[in-house]
Amino acid sequence: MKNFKQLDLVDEIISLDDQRRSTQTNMDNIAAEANSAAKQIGDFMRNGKKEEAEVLKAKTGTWKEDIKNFGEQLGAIEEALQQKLVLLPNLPHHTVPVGLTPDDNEIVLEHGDKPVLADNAMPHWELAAKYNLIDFELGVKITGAGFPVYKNKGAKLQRALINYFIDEAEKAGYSEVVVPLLVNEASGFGTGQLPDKEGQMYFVGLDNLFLIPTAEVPITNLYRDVILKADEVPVKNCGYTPCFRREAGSYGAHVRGLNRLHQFDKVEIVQVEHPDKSYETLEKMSLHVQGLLQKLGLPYRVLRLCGGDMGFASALTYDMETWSAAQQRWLEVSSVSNFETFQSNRLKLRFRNAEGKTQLAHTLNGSALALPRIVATLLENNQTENGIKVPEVLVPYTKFDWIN
RNA sequence: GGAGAGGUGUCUGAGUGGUCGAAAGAGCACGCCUGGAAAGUGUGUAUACGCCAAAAGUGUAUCGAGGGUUCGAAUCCCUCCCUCUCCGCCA
Repeated sequence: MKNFKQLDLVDEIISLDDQRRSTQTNMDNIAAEANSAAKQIGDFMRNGKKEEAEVLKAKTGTWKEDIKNFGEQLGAIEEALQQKLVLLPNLPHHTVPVGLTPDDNEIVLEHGDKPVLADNAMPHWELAAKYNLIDFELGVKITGAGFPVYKNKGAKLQRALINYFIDEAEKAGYSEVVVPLLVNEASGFGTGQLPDKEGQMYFVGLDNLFLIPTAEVPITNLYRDVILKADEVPVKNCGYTPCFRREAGSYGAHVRGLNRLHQFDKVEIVQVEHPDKSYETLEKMSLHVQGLLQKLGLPYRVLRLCGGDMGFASALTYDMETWSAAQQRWLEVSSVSNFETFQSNRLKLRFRNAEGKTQLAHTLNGSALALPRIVATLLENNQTENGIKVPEVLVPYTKFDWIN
């Protein structure tokens, strides 16, 4: 169960839906009468039967009135219904653990050995300063806290990771897209950020646009109001974007360095899938993310989020965390979710099924991967007396194998 | 930012008050034709919601969005949004 305590809400929704249906039936019946009368009037006029036409015309007044009234009622009911419907979180998958806090998350697996560091090992923010990789103060000057400036090999490492992740995603069959970083309200609604997480996004008031908190928003919204042909499913996209999050109210020791930023880089994978295959696909996406972590040589664990810790829109979420050896804690670096029809219902994203009928598709997405905490653990876990060893898979991208 | 043009189905594109959910063509699907294909030919080809146990069927709505005029609107009027062209500015 998600942390959902409004069971009355469901009853209200059902009752509103009943009202909606009966009101529409009434309105449709009257409209049908009025329409056929209008046709008859047309006939009469053409055949010169003016009196008959006038008689019929006189009767249309009350219909018009009734249609208008029912229409207003229907509009009000639909609006009320929509307002309630939007408050309904997604239904958790049956494998989602019951629970309210992160402590109730299920540890699915743990992979790799936690490195044992020397006594004088440093957390990544000290390493970043020592090797002149990241300048947090400079970011404060030009923007504010949480907007770091990457320099030298730190900057190169960012680009290397982005390109590496994109290449790996393409190898796995995802086709790359470059998308807008500002989205409109409809897009925010489509993927479920609005109205739920309004305060999480930066808002450009002058133009009524939101800075994206994740590439999920623009990429998934590519398929808003789309009916896919049967052979176009699944859709597999990947994309790199910076992500912007206000992170209002989260301050303290756990947000030092790269642990929590207002702007960060991420490669996202997104799929639009047939409902019968979406959970199989979720596992594959999880394996793709795990593969990246393995190739980077990072110890990680996979969590199955409990109902209370899961997002509003998700039916099942896996979080991947890497072990940050200097901080001695797990850092979330990816979140892979199946939204089933929650997003597609809002997006009106459908496909044509075997019977040729339109059906809501399932949407999924995952970080593959989010950079800052990957950088943090890479720096910390790979530190030696001689500098920081770059993972082999990245060397073709960085063109250097040591940071020193 | 200034001036103009325009938004119709998967696409092109006709339609200036009734017989228009919408001509025609293209595309697509299925059939015929063919040794096979092309060509040709025939049929079909929007979405949502409602009624119905369901299918069949049927009702309503939708020609950018919202409102108005009218017995009746793709067509007339108003407001808004968007796109394109030219000029200006500019990576």
